[in-house]
Amino acid sequence: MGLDDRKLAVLRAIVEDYVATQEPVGSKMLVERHQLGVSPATVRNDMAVLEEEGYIRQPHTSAGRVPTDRGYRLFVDRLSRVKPLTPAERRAIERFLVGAVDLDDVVHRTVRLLAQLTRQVAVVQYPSLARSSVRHLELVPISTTRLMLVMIADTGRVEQRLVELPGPIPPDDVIDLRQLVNEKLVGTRLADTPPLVQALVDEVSGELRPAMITLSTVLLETLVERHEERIALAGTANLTRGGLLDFQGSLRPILEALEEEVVLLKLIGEVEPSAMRVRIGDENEIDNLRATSVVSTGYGPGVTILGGLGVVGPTRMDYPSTIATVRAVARYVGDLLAQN
Amino acid sequence: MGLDDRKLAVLRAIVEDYVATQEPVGSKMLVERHQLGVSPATVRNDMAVLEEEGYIRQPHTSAGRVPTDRGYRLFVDRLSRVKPLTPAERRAIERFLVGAVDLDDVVHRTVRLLAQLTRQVAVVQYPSLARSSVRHLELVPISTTRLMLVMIADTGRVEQRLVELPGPIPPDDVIDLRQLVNEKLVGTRLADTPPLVQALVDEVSGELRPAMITLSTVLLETLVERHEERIALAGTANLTRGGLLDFQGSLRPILEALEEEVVLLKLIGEVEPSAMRVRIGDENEIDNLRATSVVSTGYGPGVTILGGLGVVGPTRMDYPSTIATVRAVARYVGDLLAQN
DNA sequence: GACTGGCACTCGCTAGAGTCGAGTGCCAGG
DNA sequence: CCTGGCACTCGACTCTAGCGAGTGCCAGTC
Repeated sequence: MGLDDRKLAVLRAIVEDYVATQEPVGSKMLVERHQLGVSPATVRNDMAVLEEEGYIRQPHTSAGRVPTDRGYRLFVDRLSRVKPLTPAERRAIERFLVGAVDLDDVVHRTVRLLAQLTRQVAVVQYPSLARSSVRHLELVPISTTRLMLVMIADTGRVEQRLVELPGPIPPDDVIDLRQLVNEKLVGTRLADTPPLVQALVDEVSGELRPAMITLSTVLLETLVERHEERIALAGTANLTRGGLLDFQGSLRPILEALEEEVVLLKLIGEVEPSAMRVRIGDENEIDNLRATSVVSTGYGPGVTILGGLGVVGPTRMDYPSTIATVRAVARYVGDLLAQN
Repeated sequence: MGLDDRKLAVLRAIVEDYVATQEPVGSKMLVERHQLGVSPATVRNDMAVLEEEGYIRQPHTSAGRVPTDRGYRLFVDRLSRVKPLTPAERRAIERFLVGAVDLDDVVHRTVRLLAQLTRQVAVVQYPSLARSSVRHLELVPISTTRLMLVMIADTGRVEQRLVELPGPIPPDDVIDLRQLVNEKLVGTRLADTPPLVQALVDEVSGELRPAMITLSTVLLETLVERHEERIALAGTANLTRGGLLDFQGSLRPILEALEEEVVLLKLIGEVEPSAMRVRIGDENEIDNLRATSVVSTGYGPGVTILGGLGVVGPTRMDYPSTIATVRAVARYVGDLLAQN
């Protein structure tokens, strides 16, 4: 259990070299490239201990060492400082995000930016509906028995649903309905709407009631309960970097996982903006992603959290830079959304 | 140039076998598996001619033959009948698309369905805005100097834009503006709006005018001119079938191309619903996709075209089934959208 | 003239043998 | 506790040989 400073330094050196070269690293190379101040033989002894403790392993008997998931974990937790971004990167972030006209636009730019900077697969969740407040509800008659319900959230998200009414409804009633729901619901967070919606239904009587009931059903079921999360993805081509050395040759399971919204949400959801979450290899709950690492965080103005974002890459990734980039982008996006 | 019936039959057999086995096909196998009624030697002579004409080629001197892009082209044009769908497939289509509540929902289900049925990468364009008509325009005040413009199209698409007004505007004026734009624009196709919008600006005078001018700018610039197309993608994991034999080992360029919206639009845009478009290998304008084939068509109710959809796969694909599936899905989607 | 059987030839693929060398573990000595 | 030295391991690479699918060509037959 005792890992003295030098052993930790050796582990750090192994991780850094392996990340850089993508090749198992041996004792000789290690002393050459890092000023460890000891001989290869000593390093070998340290390596033997590190291997026994499960931090590194040998791909085959007479090859160099490679970090294990556990080794990366130790590296991330104790051996690395988050690298400050280069000015060029800062500028790239600003340049990329300035000029976004639209929530869609912001999200798309963000996800591409993140993919480009980290050179990995980027995932960005749209601001969660549950955490948004209602800014406005609009009802547009499509036919006498159909309404289009449009909800505009304070985060800029706009959702629409078709409402099939139980019977025809005159235009004036639509206006009344619109006014009623807006009065009651504007300004409240979507997660808090259910009791209000219920109250709304109870209040209404007469002709409007049946329409209000279906309307409330649509509201609750499709906007609140089954919380309709949206996600943007970019940079899948980056999976092919490292020419199939990572991911033991099969991108398939990873690409499959990345197409499942549910999976993605699990990946990047539910982290406070200040906290970074790093899941390394086996630590991932999703089997298809056991060969990858996921770096994610939440974003939002201040400490409130609107959604998550992150990247997926090989376990052999440059954690310090990746973490720095993900954090920086999350902050920028959070601030950007705060301005609206 | 003279390709008699038997030579064509040989070509067809080669394509079919190669598509099925993914291995170069030799003369002996060919006579065994297909009732050609002639000896391997004869087939070899035919093959020599086919090769001379550029329809097939040998990967290396002593291997079987493989169809060239030109060979596939001839096969598609003259040697294949579109396979009718199996009842199971028909059922799958219906089951998949019934119950879609939303345009987003329809598009997502469609693209997944298409990917699943063809086992390839599927691409679906949202109904083109340019070809949609305005169903309703909504203006929601965000602050005194900001409006959210929400446009609902008859195809179910909903687009929103933030409008930064030159100065504060009272709520009543917003209502007036809303009424004005709706009166003039509802029912017209987006492509036809520019003169109407212009007329609208000219008509308005007084306090409303500056607001109307910026509003019209947003309308024209972001909704009409830069026609905001959206696209859904699914099944990228299918690129890994055939274990890197297709695409000469590198998915990279393909994944890259598939992330470019512009590229995708080029791929599947602008084909009448009845016409199928098949681009084989080199026929693709996009360099990154020279190793793939693209089968696409338009969809829409009747002969009107709302958008495009299609699949991207290896040149070595089962064209008859793929074409049949793409066509069938396009029809279903077209009809489905007609109902709204 | 078209088709066929026969035959020599090509050449990628696989298996086995041999070599190389990076890297290791261990040990005795400082 | 560290170090230099040494024997050992074993994957990667090279080379060779043999196999066999597949071809092109030619002479013979219908």
